[in-house]
Amino acid sequence: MRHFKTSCMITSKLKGILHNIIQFSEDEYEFIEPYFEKVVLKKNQILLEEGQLCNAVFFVESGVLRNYYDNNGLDVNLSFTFENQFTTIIEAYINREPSKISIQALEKSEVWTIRIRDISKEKGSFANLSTFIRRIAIRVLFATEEHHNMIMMNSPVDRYRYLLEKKPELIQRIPLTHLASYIGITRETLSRIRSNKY
Amino acid sequence: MRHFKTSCMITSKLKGILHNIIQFSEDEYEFIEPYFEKVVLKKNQILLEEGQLCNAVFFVESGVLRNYYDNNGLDVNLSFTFENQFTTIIEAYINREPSKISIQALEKSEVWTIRIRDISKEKGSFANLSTFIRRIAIRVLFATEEHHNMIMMNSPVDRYRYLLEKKPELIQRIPLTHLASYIGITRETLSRIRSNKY
DNA sequence: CCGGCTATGTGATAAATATCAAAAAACGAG
DNA sequence: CTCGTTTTTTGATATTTATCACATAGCCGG
Repeated sequence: MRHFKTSCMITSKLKGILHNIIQFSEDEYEFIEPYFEKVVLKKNQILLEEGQLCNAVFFVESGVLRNYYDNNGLDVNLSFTFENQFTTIIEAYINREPSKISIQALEKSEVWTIRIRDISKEKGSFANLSTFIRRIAIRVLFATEEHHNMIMMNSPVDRYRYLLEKKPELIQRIPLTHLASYIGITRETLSRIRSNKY
Repeated sequence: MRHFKTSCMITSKLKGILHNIIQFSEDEYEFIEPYFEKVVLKKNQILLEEGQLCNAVFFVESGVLRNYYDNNGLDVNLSFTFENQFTTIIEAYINREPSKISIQALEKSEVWTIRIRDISKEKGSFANLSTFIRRIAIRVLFATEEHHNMIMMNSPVDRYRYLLEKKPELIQRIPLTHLASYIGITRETLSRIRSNKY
């Protein structure tokens, strides 16, 4: 299914977000604009499928994405990306290899597909550009770090409590079925934790 | 216990490694050299303790380090750093906050303590410097990503097999006691997995 | 508003892993 | 080499979590 392309103009809202990461000049914005593409995903639509190359970084303007690994038919959710956050499949993106991980919209979502990596070496590129990419990469990896620490440092019950306190938007917006594997347990166990059986 | 400072001259070996990450000019090397300090750690000596600020990035010239979290007296090992690898406590380093994680030498180790972050804004600093820091950060975070994927994608037995195949140096050099929490299980269970009880 | 689909909850049971205790093996200092 | 310490192994048991089966609730499209 092809994405529905609604616009290629960088909105002022997005510009504001980008500005907090790096200060591009107006010339630079004009230069990179063609490499930004906004797509609208329907609920459950796949943005990136396992096995594909991942040549873009994604920015969620509205909606939620999930990055998941298909473990013989059983999904393992690795991360969720909300409004105003970036995501990509770092390993696939950096090493230019097929992704083992897929990205799917959990709700109707507006997502910017940012393909600026490959202009880094072209004539007319500028130093800011690769700095920008590295900063995004650090943000994305940093989110993984946080999840990694949560998984390693706590028992399942404590992980749920941690999310309740530190990431309430996850608990509220992500269906239990998807949250469970993110916490590292089954749906049934999460359901029982939630109703205070433990 | 104070570290024994053996040298502050960047060796040609280290220069070679740095060169693969960023090309500093000779002038730039001279400028950053005072911010490199080599320390020799005895076996089991602590390099960074929970609660301290982490203002450096570390490079292991020889030996092995472990990054671990003290979960009420019970260690959880988050990563091991071997020769020619970098490490730091990313969250503490970037946010300049006390570290929840400690770093300890598992063997006698020679480690470079690199404190270049805080010269980034000084007079005389150069663009390369912050690029260098970000590249190191990405390397360190990338290693966490790999571990995160291993933990999330596999059962304990498969995680052990994964390490056997992909990271044999871990299995060979890291004592079982420390490996266990890294794999996310107890010593006893790892011992049984190793002797093929499962 | 209805019917079908999907998500969540619950109970019974099985499987995996932790815990505790103690023996065996490996290691290291002198 | 030897003694004492630390690490690893092993066994018995307890606990946690998964699995399976099914009931219930919530949701969406017509």
